[in-house]
Amino acid sequence: MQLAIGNRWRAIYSAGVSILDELKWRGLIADCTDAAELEKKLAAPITLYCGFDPTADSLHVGNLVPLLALRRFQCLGHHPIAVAGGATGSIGDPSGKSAERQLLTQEILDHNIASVKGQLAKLLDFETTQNPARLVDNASWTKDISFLGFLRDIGKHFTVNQMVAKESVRARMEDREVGISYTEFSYMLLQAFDFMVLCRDTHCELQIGGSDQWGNITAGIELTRKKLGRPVFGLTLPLITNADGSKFGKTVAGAIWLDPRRTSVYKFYQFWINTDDRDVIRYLKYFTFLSQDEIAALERQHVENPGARVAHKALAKAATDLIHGEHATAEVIRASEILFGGDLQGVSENTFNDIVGEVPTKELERARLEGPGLPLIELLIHAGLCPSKGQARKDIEGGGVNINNLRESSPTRAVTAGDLLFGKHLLLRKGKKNYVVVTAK
RNA sequence: GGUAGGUUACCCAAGUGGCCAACGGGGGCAGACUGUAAAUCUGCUGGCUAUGCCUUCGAUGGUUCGAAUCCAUCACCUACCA
Repeated sequence: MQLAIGNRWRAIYSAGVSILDELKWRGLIADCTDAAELEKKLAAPITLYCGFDPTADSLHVGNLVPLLALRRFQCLGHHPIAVAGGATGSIGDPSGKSAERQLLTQEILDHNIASVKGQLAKLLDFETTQNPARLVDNASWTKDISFLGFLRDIGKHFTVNQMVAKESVRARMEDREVGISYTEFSYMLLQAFDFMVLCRDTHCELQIGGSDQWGNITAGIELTRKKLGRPVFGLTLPLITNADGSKFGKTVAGAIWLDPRRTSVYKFYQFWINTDDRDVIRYLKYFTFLSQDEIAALERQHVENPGARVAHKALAKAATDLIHGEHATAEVIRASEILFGGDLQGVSENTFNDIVGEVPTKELERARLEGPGLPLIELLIHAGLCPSKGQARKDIEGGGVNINNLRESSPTRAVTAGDLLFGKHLLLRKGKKNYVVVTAK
């Protein structure tokens, strides 16, 4: 498998760079246990892990920070283990969740684990001979443990007092409206058990995760110390926040997924392009493997001329390259340039074909355009741009609808074959950036 | 188990017999300005065969010419008591 990150990065950082320094300048260290001791440990390659619970059949951009952090460790010679949470995912982590969640059925869980494993496998290097990544499922070591055995061997090492004191549990106990089930309450024990098992069986000495994982990680550190008498470490990555206070990686339509079937490559690229100016430099540090110098150069250009959005383009390209590969990225960049590059009037058929299939594209039976044509209102619904006729009418009257990039403000407008570009396509736009190509067939 | 209070649109929240498709705020969508940015300003924010019609104020029944509003039952939530 070809890794999008490439060897260039590896070459830049190959010699003598400390992973902690690397994470530090990127702003990727939220908290860490015994930093001085960890620094010493990291002088030689160590094994570390990060867990990913299969709550859906795809990871999303929010999972990218810890995942890329694993990769950063690997690039500097350390041995990463990605843990797919077959066991923990069946329980549900209460961390950062304000309410109890529905348990996933075994079928959904199995499906999710398989999908997520595939995505994890794409972002780490399993081929290198020096420090290949490993992918394991924590169900493999929990499935044969008996309930009594777990209570005796693991449960005995925790007091309910300290468990209750963890932020994730306390928040839920203080909120009398929601509460926390015994199931979710127990989650931290399972994750602690993971760390202990990984330390015992693979000499894993460090667990990384989002800052909401702090409590779970420290639980694992304590368990490992008590059971194995070995000091292990924890490091958390910051929670990514948007400058406007909204949640990173979420839109009204939902999360931005890594799976192109859930979030198209075009939408994925657009998500990054639309990053708030105030966030873009930070995100370059978080989500790309560009060097400190490269990012500093981008920052200079950004400050000098923010309108050019050089930093946004670099961020979007780097992130999309990483997840979807350079070929798909080049295509969506091309489509974006055509759509947002200014005048669309003179585009050739060849050029136009570059955006077909990249932006959301819908088919339409040619027959519906015959005679009086198809009411624009219905076409907007067909294209998925408007949820109802009433909304479509309002959008048209409000001046938000364009056909072939010309504003159409008559709600009674009908679309006929004469409107087709190159006899085939219609380019619909709602608002500034919601494009749909409708293709007659 | 007892008593009191609550359940309104995506969220918060007003409304306590007709002036209610339901104040206000948030969020969202659209427009202007811009740079596919932020901030600001403006409009919209249940559906439709559309100067009207239909569905909606926890659920089901009832009172009434007329119910989000009154009554009854049920469900759920909260507080105090046990």
